[in-house]
Amino acid sequence: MAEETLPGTETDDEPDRIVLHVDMDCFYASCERLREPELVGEPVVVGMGYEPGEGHGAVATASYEAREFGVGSAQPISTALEKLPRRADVAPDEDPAGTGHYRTVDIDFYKSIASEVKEILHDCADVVREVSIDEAYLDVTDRTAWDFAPSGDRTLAEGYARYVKQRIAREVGVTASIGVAPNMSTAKIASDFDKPNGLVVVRPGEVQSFLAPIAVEEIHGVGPVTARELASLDIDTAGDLAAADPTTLESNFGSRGRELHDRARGIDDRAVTPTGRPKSLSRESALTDPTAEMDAKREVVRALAADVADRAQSRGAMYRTIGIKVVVPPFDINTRARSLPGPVDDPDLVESVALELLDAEFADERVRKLGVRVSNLSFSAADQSRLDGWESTADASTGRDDTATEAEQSGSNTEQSASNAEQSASNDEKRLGQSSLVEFD
DNA sequence: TCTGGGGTCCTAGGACCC
DNA sequence: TCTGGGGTCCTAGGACCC
Repeated sequence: MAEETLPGTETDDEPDRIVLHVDMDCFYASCERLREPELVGEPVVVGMGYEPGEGHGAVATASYEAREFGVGSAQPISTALEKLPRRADVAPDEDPAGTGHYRTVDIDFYKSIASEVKEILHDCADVVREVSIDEAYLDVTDRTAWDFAPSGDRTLAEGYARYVKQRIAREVGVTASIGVAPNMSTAKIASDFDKPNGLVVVRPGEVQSFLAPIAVEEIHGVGPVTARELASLDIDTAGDLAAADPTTLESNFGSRGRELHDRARGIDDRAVTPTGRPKSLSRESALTDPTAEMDAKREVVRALAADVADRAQSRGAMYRTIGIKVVVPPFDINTRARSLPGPVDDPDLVESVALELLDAEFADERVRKLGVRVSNLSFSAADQSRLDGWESTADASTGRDDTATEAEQSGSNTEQSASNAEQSASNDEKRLGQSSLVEFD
């Protein structure tokens, strides 16, 4: 940079924050390598909906070696296999070059590794926002500084991020890429900038110049549709976006337009807030081949409903809205939902409402995929959030975890229980004769 | 790219209320 | 009564993310 903005020289009364975005590198593949060290350095593809030896499902994660062959996330396994044949199919006397190792997603194992990582993150920051199993934002403003280290041209913040990276590598055995910046959106782009095993630091004075050449697609919240629309306005880079007329952006993209304009200029005042409770829970499943057969469809919906209700129960979630998702060929997504008078925790009701929604409009429809969802969630005060690892183990162990969300809920718990009982009773009448699938206790 | 599964947030229209 | 405005809730769809 031509001119350096030294920390402390800005006119702001708020000091610049220090936000880390920690992004695990090809996390599922790295986890597989932890328990199968022979896979280190080899092309690894982790597939979901994939059975060993078969060809259906999609790529969840490809190691960087596998990406060299053109294998990428969300790709059908069949496509991946064309680009990178299965090592297991190679005879012992054949050359294994150009082949890769295929594994099936083992989410429970990955979660156990992720919780080890999260424990380190919570140890390194006061506020951690877990975005997904392999990604988190940390606000470390109070742990380090933008000042330069006495020894040279690096900031203390960079040294701190390096320390976080090293702890993850040493204590868990997987690598992370970290972006360091004064705000979340820039940190996110920075972590992506030098993957894998990257560490990219964008100091407060450098944000604009760092972002300027970045393609708009790299900005969080810009997907294919928005990118196409932006391109039609001759906006291809964050610099273009920053220079664009905010009024034009707003008229084209609504409130998101202004937001994107801000992000492109490196303006993002969002505070890093701890991970909240889920807003919805869902389960969906693709049918091996599309069917119009009602019994088959109902059977799938029943199983999904039981699963969702079970998960809700184990997380202490009550729900007020029950919905289904029906995907009909080629790929038309339909959703239907019904809200109840009050929150319930009632597996039988999830099933009966889901089936009613299915019967009402999709009885004759050929479907390729079905889903069941509960939303409008509320949580009783005495819940256990740690069971499924939604809240970090670090938080749980400090005993403080349950402050923010109570205020979000409307209505008292006693009211909820009352309407809950009422609702169950009134629906029981309709359901007599329908067997409940699974008993939970 | 003929497409897996789990989420979040936003928008638009309609119902309903005052 | 042919016509306001504001607010909230609900549903459905869409874009996006990992």
